[in-house]
This record gives sequence, C-alpha cells and structure tokens, in this order.
Amino acid sequence: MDQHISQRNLPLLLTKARETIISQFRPILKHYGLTEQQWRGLRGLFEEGRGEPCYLCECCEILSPSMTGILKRLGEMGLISREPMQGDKRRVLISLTTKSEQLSREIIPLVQHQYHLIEQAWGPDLISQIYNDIESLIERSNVKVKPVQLPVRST
Amino acid sequence: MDQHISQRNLPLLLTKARETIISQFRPILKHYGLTEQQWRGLRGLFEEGRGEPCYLCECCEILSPSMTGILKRLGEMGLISREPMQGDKRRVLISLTTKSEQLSREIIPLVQHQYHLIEQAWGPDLISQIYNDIESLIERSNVKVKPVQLPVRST
DNA sequence: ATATGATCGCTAACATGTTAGTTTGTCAGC
DNA sequence: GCTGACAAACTAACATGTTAGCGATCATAT
Repeated sequence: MDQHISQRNLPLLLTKARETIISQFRPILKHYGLTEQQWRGLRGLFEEGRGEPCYLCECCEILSPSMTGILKRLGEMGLISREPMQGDKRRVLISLTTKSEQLSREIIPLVQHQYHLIEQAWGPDLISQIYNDIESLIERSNVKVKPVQLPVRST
Repeated sequence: MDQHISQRNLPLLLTKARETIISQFRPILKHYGLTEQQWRGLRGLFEEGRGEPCYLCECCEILSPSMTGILKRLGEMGLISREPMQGDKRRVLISLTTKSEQLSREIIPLVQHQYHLIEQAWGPDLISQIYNDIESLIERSNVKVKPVQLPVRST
C-alpha cells in the first residue's frame, strides 16, 4: 500500500505550516496597516540599521522586482528614506525613518509576546524542534542535489 | 545577550525552507509549462479524481479568488473540464481531462524521483523528521492561541 | 409562502511572486 | 582610452496572494 501522495508533498506541508504561524501575527500587522512583506523589510532594516536593496532581498527572501515595489510603497508611507551611495552610483542605501523606527519599537514587543503565547499554547519544545530541523535543512541544502533527467516532451 | 531576532522569525524560516525544497522541483514543472499552483491543482485532482473548487482550495492551500484564475487558465490549456452539479446550481465539479491525466502520470514519477534524490543528498532522516514535526505542528494548531492585546494607535 | 441567514463561486482592487530583459554603472584587461 | 564581462536596480508582463464584497442559490424557521 503506497503512501498517500499528500504525505510526500513537502512544499505544500511547509506552506500550511507557514500559514498556521503567520495567521497568528496577521492581526498585529493589519492593526498597523502593514503587509507581511513590508514588515519583513522594516524588521530587516531595524536589525541592521540600514542596508542596500539586494541585502534586504536576501535576508527577507524577497525577489528584487518585488522589493522594488515594496520599497516604493514604504517610501510613500514615509517609513524609509534612501540615499545614493558615494563611490558607486548604481547602489542605494535604505534607512528607517524616525517614524518607522518608533513603529518598529512598538510592534516588536507585540510580536515577541504573541510568539510567547503560541509557545504556551502549542508547547515550546515542538516549536524549538522545528527551528532546529528547519535550520539543519537550510544548512544541508548547500549540498547540491542531482537534478532528475527530464524526458523529451512528446506533445 | 539576547537572541538574534531572525532566530525567532519562524514564518521567514519556513519560507526559506520551502524555497529550498521547491527550487529542486521547479525545473520539472517549467519543463511542462506549469506553474507551481497549477500543478498543485492538477495533483489534487489526480488524487481524488474530481472535486469542487472549494475542496481544491483547502487541499492546495490556495484562496478562492486565486483558484478562480488558476482554474480558468487550466481550462484554457485544456487541462481541466467543468460540469455543473445537478441539484445545486451554485456548485461546479472539476475533472481532469485525458490530456492532463496523461500529463500527471508523466510528471508524478519525475517528482517522486527528484524527491528520492533530495533524500539521498540531504539524508532521509532529516526529511522524515521535518515531516513529523510539521504535521505535529499543524495538528496542534487546532489549539486556539490567545491573541495579544493590541494598543490603541497613537499616530 | 416568505423572510432570513448561510454557502458557493465570482469580481474588483491592490500587493506580491516570477521570469525575462533593460539600463546604468563598475571594473579588469588590453 | 576602449572594450567586454559583470553587477545593481529597475521595468514589463503575467500569475498569484489578500481582503472586501457581490449575486445567485440553497437551507431553515417562521
């Protein structure tokens, strides 16, 4: 008896897990009129002080074309400022504004607290185990996987 | 010394994990001109034979408005057919076509094989442990989490 | 029979994901 | 000084995610 296919659908399972978690935080972000990705960007900047778009793309797992729009809207909201980099005219440096720095200081404790409530409800052990597993997975993904050979398409 | 914030960003971590996995399968889907979500839909139908849009939404973790577009495009590609349901004029029944059934039979072994290659490269134990943990998480998410209290917005 | 509320699939509006390709600027080598 | 390879940010085009709400249909109680 072969396994049910959905048991071997890891991307879908990870999507569901992510939705399970993020839905606990969505009300907080909505309360402050931020999308998930906008908050990811602000949070990344809050950690580092400031950074270039391509750095933000990496640490937020957002592709460059998406980041362009996100930064544009954050700019229109007055939540980031941008200064051209001296020495390399291709690059830009993105910073938080006073407004967004204060906003971040307000949101972060709420997020941490909600996080704590999740651990209380679902058990801190499971959560920390998932952390470890996922981090192991991401580390191990440095090992290159052989791609399956694709047949020639008939139709 | 407090933990680095990104260590407590579970949604982002899950996103990265998912990207890590799905990137191994993307070439297969691209080879057949399918998007990730289109394949998720076809696969769901292949498992069940046929089903209503709202069922597909659940099992594919896709929201209804997205599913509308996905089914529309799958229809234009000749990969699904739809018949109105007798007895309830609101509902529709979606089925695979001969074309998409054959397509699925061609893709599924490739996906399974790629999956096997991933396990070979990264170790089957880690993968199966992630399965178990994530499934535990999803089960445990039935336990309702108390939402953090949101302060009144000043600005 | 009728009002009421619920459900299904949908549209609308906007934000983001994804791929391909463009523009401008940097740098190494000649 | 010029050329070619490369890199950063961007645009374009399309697919999907997200929230709100609509219209038709069904179920139920009255």
